[in-house]
Amino acid sequence: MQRNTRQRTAILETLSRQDDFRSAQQIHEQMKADGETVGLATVYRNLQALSRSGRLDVLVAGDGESQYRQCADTGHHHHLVCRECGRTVEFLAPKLESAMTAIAHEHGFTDVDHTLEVFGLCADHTGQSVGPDEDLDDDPDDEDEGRAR
Amino acid sequence: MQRNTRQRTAILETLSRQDDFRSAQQIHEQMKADGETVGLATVYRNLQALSRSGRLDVLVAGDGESQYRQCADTGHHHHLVCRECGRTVEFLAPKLESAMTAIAHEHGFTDVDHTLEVFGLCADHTGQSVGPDEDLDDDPDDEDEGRAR
DNA sequence: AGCGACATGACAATCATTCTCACAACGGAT
DNA sequence: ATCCGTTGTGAGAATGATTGTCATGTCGCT
Repeated sequence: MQRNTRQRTAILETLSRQDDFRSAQQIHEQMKADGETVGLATVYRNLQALSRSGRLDVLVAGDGESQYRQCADTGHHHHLVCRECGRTVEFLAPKLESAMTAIAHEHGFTDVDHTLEVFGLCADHTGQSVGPDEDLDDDPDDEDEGRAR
Repeated sequence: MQRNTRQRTAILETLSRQDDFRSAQQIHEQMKADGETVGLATVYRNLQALSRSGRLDVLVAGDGESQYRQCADTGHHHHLVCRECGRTVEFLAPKLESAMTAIAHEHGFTDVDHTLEVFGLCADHTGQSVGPDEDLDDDPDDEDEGRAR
């Protein structure tokens, strides 16, 4: 059974004050800066346990570093993350879900699961981007359930 | 400036004989087993260079290990990977692409990019056999349970 | 053949994450 | 409130993939 320890409480508290995806190391540093005395291994252990129980979302960054975030939606959802500031927006896309599942079934795959994360530059960081600003917006088959934080 | 070296040739040759995603370490071992003498660092450097130039696809496994594969489609596409045997099917989903881009734009995000990979059990590992190759079965039931990780 | 830039290899260095294990603290029972 | 078995913690070592270093090799060109 899961016990309630000072450390676990502190970790959850720290996470609840975070809005972006943060690595275990960053969370640990943040806590240390806040005066909390928690071992790094403990942070790792708890983040893992929390994500396993679905209370936390994990994102594997390109360099292999895992990042954690406490999401508003505890169910299945995806993220739109700003490459610059890490600002995150959760969204649901039921049509995408079923479309992917359908494709998988067409190929004989079962017990389907998937990873889908979208990266981009949020409004605050759409400065002078590179190149002639690609705009690949075509078929706005709008029906998203975007839910801003 | 890209020179043709024995090592690079051997790496490409090894990759062309591979159909599944393999880690740099696995590829290195495979080559050693085949009698090739190539340094591990060289394998890493070349795999990176090749993926950067788009000749190779990279998949970041859940544990952070990068896996490489030479894909038939050199353009943008996604993968359907068997969790058991690694069997991989490439697929395109233009509708998903535009839908995701649309969602991102609705939230003010630009320069959008995304990662989308589907995992499941291929016909050979689901316990029951499915049609030969094509099987347009549409079972609306989906027991997918988000397995955060 | 000669040359200079790029590539390679062996190994050290990084870095995130996990393991180890002695010790501390939770919490249900007493 | 106290006991006590179980679970959690902390410090540091260990692991393992990936990257950096740098002396040496060799490719492509003249």
